Amino acid sequence: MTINGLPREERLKSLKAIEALFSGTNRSATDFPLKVIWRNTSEPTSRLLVSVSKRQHRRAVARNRIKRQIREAYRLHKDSVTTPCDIAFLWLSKDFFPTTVITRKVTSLLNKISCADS
RNA sequence: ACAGUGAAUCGGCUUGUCGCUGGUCAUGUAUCAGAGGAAAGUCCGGGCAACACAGGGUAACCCGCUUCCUAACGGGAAGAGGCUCGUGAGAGUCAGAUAGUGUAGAAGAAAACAACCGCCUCAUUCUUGUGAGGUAAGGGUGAGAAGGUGGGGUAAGAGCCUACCAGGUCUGUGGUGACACAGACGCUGUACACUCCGGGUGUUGAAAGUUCGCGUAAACUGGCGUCUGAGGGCGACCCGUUCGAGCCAGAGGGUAGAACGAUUGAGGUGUAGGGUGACUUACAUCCUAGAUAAAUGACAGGCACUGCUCCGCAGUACAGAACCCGGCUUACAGAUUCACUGUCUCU
RNA sequence: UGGGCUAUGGUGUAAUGGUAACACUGCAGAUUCUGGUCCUGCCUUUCCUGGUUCGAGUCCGGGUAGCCCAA
Repeated sequence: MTINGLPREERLKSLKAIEALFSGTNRSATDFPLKVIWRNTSEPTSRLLVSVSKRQHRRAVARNRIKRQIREAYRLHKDSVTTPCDIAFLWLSKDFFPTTVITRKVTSLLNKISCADS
């Protein structure tokens, strides 16, 4: 298995897990235009969820573009989070950002998570 | 050359690094494949699936020029007629019915059994008038005024007669037909709705449905009923018929995993035939996404094209499969091809 | 993904195809010594865009925005 992969097991799909994550009691952090919510789990790996609202981007092409940028940034820098977590990234802007900016925001948020864990 | 009209096609290519989904096998940093012309809107039609399906009647809804195409369609092709727009190539749009019934605000005398003003005749009279009748040519209202215009005719007028024009009916000819042409008949307001005629429609919608797995509450409360028949089926209603011991509501509990459905199909491409065409027949050949909190990407370079302030910089549309097809509609940078039109110039 | 619905002054609602109505709010005027009440007036491209019709908020296409249902 490759180091920087993002296989199916590392994506958050269970309805129960998502409800637990968005129950309001978990920790969150914001670095505009990104908001992150996470909780520690007993799963073997971390799991990722990316959400871009239809209110902000009506076209599916635009939503896919942003989600792919975030997913790519997470894939390349996910080893900065050591303990397994369920992580949800929410997009808050109605505009587009370059991939370098998004990568910087994602890494800083991932560092925040690992600091809070330790 | 410029400006347009119609039809059709394409709608970037490529290298590297790191990834994602599926297939295959020799099971590994293996190899192959991986968004569209609209995948969109969900406006129609069908396949497919589940449920329903003795019969009769009544409603409701949809379609409506003709002939054809098609699995089917509200779609398409080729045609026919009217109206509107355009110098033109062309574009848009409308509609079954001489049956019958109803409605048509305001304005106007009158909106379909029409006489206000006017015109004409007769009677009467104080000859500025009054009464009786005729008259749809003129006035004004209106979207629409009793087919239109000219001539004859008449007391004045009128399809009353006639010529031309628009429409209708009948007859004949041509056409599969819508219709066209010719002749005869003076037959003639418009729009909408109901109605009538012809054709069609069971309901739901892949979160359909099938199988396996995990788990719970076959428990609790209230109401109705068990041949004195609750409730249900014949998906609108009625008749009729049939099943029938459970049904309805409340609060609460459990699961939310996997496989099939699911991509070989009214399939694509080519050649040859049929047809004006939509389309179709035969043969050959190809297999071309199949996900499910949902892949098809991110980054860096090269080429191509376009623009500009031109050794450079910027840009490259609309848009992302969700069971599958056939259409329609809407969005779309730019490029190409064919046919045709108008204007100008030259030969 | 599949079904269904709505859009009218600032807000909430009306309106057979025939002059867009009502209530509240806001503004202006009038009344009052002043304020309130009361009275009068004003504020609308009927979501956009084509069509049918003499005439469309209403009927019919297309688009936009918003909402609801199905686990």
